[in-house]
Amino acid sequence: MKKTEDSLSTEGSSALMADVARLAGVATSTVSRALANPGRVNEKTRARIAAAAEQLGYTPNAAARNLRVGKSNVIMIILPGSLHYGASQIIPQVLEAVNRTVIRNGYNLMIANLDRDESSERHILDLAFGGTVRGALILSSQLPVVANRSLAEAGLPIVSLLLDMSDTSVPSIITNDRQAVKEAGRELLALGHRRFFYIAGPTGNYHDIERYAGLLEALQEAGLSERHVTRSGGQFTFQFGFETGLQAAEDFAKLDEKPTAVVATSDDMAISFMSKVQKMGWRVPEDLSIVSFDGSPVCEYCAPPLSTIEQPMEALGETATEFLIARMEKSDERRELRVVIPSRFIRRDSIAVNSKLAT
Amino acid sequence: MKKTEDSLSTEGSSALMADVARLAGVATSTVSRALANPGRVNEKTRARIAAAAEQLGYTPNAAARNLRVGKSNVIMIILPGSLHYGASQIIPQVLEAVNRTVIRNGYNLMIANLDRDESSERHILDLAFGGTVRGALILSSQLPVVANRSLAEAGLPIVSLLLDMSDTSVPSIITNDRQAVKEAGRELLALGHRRFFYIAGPTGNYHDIERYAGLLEALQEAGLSERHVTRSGGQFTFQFGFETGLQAAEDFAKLDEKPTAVVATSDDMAISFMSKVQKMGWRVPEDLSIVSFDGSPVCEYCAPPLSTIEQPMEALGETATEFLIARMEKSDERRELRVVIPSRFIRRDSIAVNSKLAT
DNA sequence: TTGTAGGCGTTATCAA
DNA sequence: TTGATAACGCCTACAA
Repeated sequence: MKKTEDSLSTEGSSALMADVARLAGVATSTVSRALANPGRVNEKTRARIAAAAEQLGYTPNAAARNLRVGKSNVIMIILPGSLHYGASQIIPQVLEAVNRTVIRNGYNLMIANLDRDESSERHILDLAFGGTVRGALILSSQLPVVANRSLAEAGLPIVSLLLDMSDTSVPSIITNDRQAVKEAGRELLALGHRRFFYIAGPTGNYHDIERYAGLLEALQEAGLSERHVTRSGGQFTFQFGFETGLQAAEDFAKLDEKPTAVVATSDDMAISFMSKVQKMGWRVPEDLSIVSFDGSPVCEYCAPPLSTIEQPMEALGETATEFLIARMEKSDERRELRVVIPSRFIRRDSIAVNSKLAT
Repeated sequence: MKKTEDSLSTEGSSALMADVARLAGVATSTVSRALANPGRVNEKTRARIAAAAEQLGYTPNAAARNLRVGKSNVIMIILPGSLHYGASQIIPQVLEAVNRTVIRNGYNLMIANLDRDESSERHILDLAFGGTVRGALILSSQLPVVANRSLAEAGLPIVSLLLDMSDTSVPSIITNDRQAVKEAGRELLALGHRRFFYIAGPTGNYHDIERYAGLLEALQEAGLSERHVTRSGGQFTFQFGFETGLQAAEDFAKLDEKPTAVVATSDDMAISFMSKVQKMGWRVPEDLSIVSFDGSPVCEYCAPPLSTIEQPMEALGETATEFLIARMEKSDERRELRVVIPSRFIRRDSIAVNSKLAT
């Protein structure tokens, strides 16, 4: 719907470049240049065009531009199926950091959900192969593949967050979970703890493997073997942390020789576990020290405040986005395949010398 | 970059409709029809075209289609500046529900962040006026306006979530906060409570006003006036719930006549408040009953488990999205301006008869 | 410095 | 039922 000359500037959304050109008395190509390359046009004309555009409330049509230049300005973030956990804010935190960085660089952020079903994988591939998106961030998941299309072959830059995919040439921005647990383990060992209870995430999960390995490394340093660790959990995904923690408490209660230190792979697990064992009569940290993962803000207000290993999601999100954009814009930069951002162990009152071990 | 006939189907992302047409031995217009209107083309040709498309890994170019048909298939959700809170999962929950519904209906979801600065408002308006998005959901915020453009005049359907904007003709999917607090208030009154402590959200905030009004209504029913309520908080936004709760605990400690029941306008406030007053020596619920807002899952694992009013974010998100899509596709349907989805009061052990009031 | 002309990949109209 | 053709709105050689 073309606008007549005297139509109000605020009506409808349909001022075209041609309208601006007409009002400014120039050709559309001049308008295009004035808006994109202000330097390469006479200042007076530029001002006249700017005024005309302003008056008409002109906004360039994105589809036309994308079609013409052959690329979009949309970045997609592929998130795991479930976005909400019990207490952790990792998804909103990463979204916030990513979105802020995306916008600051003149791009837009599209959400894609990666469930394990074919339709959602197909959907993501359509976005990539249909040119809707120019780059992709993927959070802690494998790349989608359907039939003869794979995201890896879509010809767009991809950056992985949290999950190390550098072995398949996908640049990965990750944390050092293993090192972080190792340090937490060392602190617990230094406090005298010798028997550990480990509440696992989903079996085979990358994060779970890394975290468990970190704990074992700490034990090895102290000359202890895996036999000093009792494992629980492993049946659920991280989304069911509370349930896992409750089940772990049941498991714990049945043990003959009670461990004195607990490492939980998510704050949700630690929170429900602690709540339940306290009801059963154990005291934290007198009878039991607890450390967990994610750095959920609420841990500070638990009773006692929970020690936790904070994942630096804001830094991860920002770094990953900048990395992706660098790849999109100049494919010769940022060739490294791994960037490690340290996690932070936050020690709070949930860990201490055990009452039975006290000298 | 055109593909040669014998190029591998999985390489690059550039099979065009013309390539499919050539391989199937038909015209591009037939391919277009076969893909969009399978019914209006000979079954044999359709199958041949489908096979060719499959073999080439053909995906239609979204920009070209959008340009041609004059509309995009992207829905934007405008979120408040900060996406993460202390414990509540309302943003991820609503995102999850919205995204699921958006995808199920063949659309895509774009994130837009509404900070209070001009650049982010301008950015949102560009998305709307530039035809990038076809409809908008807005979560608990006012519509952006910059210079001579306003989202309300962008000519695209808008649906508000949580914030009632029906007075400006924006359809709103909201909860009945007022009614929910009123019911919680009634329960507290029935338990014998007469003096209330109200921890407010940001002053002038819609939700805060509604919630406070609900509490007053319950009091009025019981013949009590506003003088039975002591207010705290009000200086921070909901994003600083923990800080607000801590400050409220300080305020509480200074009161001469102690209220026996607390209504907090977010779980974060309640959690930090409870943690602090417990450290100061008060017992919950014996000395103090607490009710809060948002239904954060972690409330169940507090000590004692916190009573909270759950916002039905999944239902809200799904309803709002379906409502928006109905408006986008057939503008004559769904003319109502308000849909109210009930909140749910979850009673847990944080409320009880007060020890001093016990008979 | 500015204008003319052509095409990005798709869909829709019209004829065949 | 199918094919040729003309847009959609913008950007960018190239020419003036």
